Amino acid sequence: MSSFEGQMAEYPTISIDRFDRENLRARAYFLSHCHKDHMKGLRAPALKRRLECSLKVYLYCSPVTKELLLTSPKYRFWEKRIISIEIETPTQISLVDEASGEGNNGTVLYTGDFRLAKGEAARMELLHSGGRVKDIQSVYLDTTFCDPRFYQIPSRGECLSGILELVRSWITRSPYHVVWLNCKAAYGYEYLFTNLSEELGVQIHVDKLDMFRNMPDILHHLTTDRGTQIHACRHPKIKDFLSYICPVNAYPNVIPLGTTMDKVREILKPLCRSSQSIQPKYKPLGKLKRARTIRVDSEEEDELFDDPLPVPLRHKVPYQLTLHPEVFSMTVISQNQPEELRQSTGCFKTERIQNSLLTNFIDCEESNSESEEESEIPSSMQEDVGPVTLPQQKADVDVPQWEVFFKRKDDITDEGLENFPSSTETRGSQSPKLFSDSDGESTHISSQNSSQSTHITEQGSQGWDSQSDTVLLSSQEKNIGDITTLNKGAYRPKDKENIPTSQMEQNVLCPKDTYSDLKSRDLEVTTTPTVGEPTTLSGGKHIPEKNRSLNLSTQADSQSSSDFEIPSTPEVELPKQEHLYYLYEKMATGESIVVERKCSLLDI
DNA sequence: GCGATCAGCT
DNA sequence: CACAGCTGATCGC
Repeated sequence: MSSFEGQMAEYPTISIDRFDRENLRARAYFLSHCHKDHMKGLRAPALKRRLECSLKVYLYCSPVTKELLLTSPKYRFWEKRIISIEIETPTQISLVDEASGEGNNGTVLYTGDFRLAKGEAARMELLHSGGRVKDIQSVYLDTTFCDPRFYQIPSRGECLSGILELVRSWITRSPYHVVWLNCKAAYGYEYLFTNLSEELGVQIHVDKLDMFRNMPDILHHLTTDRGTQIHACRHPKIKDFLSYICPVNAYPNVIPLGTTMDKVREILKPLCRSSQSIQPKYKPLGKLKRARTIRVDSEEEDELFDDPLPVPLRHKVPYQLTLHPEVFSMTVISQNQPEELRQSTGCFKTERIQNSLLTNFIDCEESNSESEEESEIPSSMQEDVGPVTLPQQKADVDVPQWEVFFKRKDDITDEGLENFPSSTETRGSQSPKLFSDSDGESTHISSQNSSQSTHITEQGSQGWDSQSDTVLLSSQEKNIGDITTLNKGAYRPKDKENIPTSQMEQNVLCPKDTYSDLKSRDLEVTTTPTVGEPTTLSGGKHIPEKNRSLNLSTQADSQSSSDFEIPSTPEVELPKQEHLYYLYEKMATGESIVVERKCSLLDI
């Protein structure tokens, strides 16, 4: 949160990125970018009234910021009072102050939130005058990362390359491998989206598009179609019913074809109380947030909220194992690891195989944390997870290694990043380490087994690609597709003549060899949450891409119900009624149900 | 009812 | 711990 109060000491009659309190009296307003913490008070009635009374007061911002701001109806009252100023374009705004004159207090620089690679400042013309740096009286600086821990921040290009290759390595495994980019802010990821889309030929699924309606270079890379493999939508709230109610037992009423009652029970077991604690746990009714003066005479009611309250239940089920790099953590759920890797998982092998039945996506979230959620992990688990999660720890797998991006510069050879330094070389570096000495301890375990994204796959151990097309990471920086760049020309709001034709490939990338690989799989079961949709199964077949595409939902408005809905296999039919009756009968009598795979295939 | 603020969460 | 949000509870107007 920005602690800047909105006014610069030298020129207190203008306000920047704050619009409340004293700023209500400003003669001019500036908004550096469209992040909420820089917009405090911007839609308040007080400021609206001020505008109505002071017709010469304007808000100055970039064309992109203006466009994004006016997308929201709550800020639309600014429409006639915003003056957009082109970035990197010297613009004079006259605000003659009767008391102090104009500009007598020197040159000031307000940075907003920004990043600048080493050496870039020297290339910024506007920072210079007459061949030297301007005489700057004061700089109002974004100091978010003004901390020794962040002295080595990977460049934007390096971050992009790393994310790109990691995403590529995942989504090319099959059309069902999806990635979720956990973007916390509303804006600021356009650079990533456009580049991922451009490079991978896969549009990014987002919740809304209207804010980019006049930015075709961004728009063409985004979609509200959930059928894509890269998601940047808001994740559905990731609450498991069973974890919440925490029953002693859970009896499955429906056994998906191709699996057995025992297998389903095994999946449900960790969610039940018996596997977590012998003692029942009770959720608190709620803690009173603020002291109230209401007197409660009843002794029983006093006891109800007596401290200490029971610890709130947050059952994190080990369905995901996340290693934590310093900037991005990537959760990789791989159901088709090579057998050698499975063997190396030690006591986690069983859990991983079981867990892999439930998810099939990479969860990419920003994180600076070195020890995020450590406390949630039982120590017994922390010791054993070690190298189990990411395939890049194996030498013959060309998945990007994140520590590369967090190395000191002098650890990276001139030849680029082909010679990945060993993890031991990073020790002692001031730079945050990707994989700390206690990697296992930072393993993130969380429940992601939303029924909305359930993807059950059972297959041979050899069924995954060699990833031979994965390129090694390059340290070169590319400044392409950036929203800032768009500002400079590619993006001209409402200037349709400048809109280039789409160069976007609409087809989802599905390499041939990856595809054929699917054929070798023994069995693939995809469950979909849609009511009335069959649990589907395809044995020994691959699903034609064309058919798959036809089955994809294009209903953007139903996103909240299922962000990661995987389409069902087209050729299959609903389970027959008599078959279901048979299963129900068995369950009712408590008999175990064994569904032979062979039989299931024959049924279908 | 609305906005501001805070707690709690990711 | 900060980021950049979101949701819900509470309180004042």
